[in-house]
Amino acid sequence: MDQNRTDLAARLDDVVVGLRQLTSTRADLSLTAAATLATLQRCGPARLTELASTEGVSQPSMTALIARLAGQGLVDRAADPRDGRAVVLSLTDAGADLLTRRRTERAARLAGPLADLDDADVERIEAALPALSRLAGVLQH
Amino acid sequence: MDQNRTDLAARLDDVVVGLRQLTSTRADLSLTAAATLATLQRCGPARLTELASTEGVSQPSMTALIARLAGQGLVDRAADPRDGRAVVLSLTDAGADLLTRRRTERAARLAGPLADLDDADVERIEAALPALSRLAGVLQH
DNA sequence: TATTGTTATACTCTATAACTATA
DNA sequence: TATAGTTATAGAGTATAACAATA
Repeated sequence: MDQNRTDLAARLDDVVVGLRQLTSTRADLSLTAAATLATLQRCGPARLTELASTEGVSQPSMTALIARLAGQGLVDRAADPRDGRAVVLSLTDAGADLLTRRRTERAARLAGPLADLDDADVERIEAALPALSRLAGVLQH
Repeated sequence: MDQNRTDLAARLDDVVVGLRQLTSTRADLSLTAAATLATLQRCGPARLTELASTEGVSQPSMTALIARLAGQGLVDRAADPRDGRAVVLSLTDAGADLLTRRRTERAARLAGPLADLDDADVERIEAALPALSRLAGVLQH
């Protein structure tokens, strides 16, 4: 059983790499930039240090990234009224729009190949999706 | 039905992004470097221009990448006996070893969360894996 | 003193343009 | 001429170290 799950993990990883490549954008926003916007949307306004830690980049890198994103009007910087050292970052409407557009584009890139599968395959994927979500969600916390 | 599949594509993309992050390495090799080694392993020896096109980078970028990989002993450069302009790149044993090690590490990172799922979830993922492989494979050709 | 964030500097990876060598 | 690859140069994105301001 353990052996089974190790093998399953390897095969699943292959599939994930393949699917990720299928939808990869390679333009627009960097991977970290997109992830940061998504985090701001999912979790609401956050501090710079908090974001840097969540995305796994250094504080100076996040400073630079936020400067770029703010320059593009995708995030908003505000002083924290209760802590003069801190800044609070939040997603702007333009940032949310961009995320929506990206998600639509990525889904569209999956939709073509998905249409080529037969109904049984689609049903199996659909049935596994909640389990895969739980698997992916483990790290979110 | 079409609407269903569009929705399925969006949810699947979310899961793929999450799982990709779960296994991401952020060290070792760049994304393109790993993909290039994997391509050499999957498809055998190839020319530089061919690799650049497959990985979606410019020819000069691939020149630089191959120089780095060759410097690390991960790929081998050889002159093409039938075309004096061309070079033929191939994966070395060390390159293959590195790929194996990376796959093991990535699978290990999935194995933990996978162990937290109940058996029914694991079975559903297992049942969907061939379908997901077919989905991911569509672009490979 | 510790924490939040910025600035200075350097390294990696990428791109476009201009070049060399072979077909 | 066209094609395979390299070199020159510049820009994005990242890191570590040193700094300023506030708690």
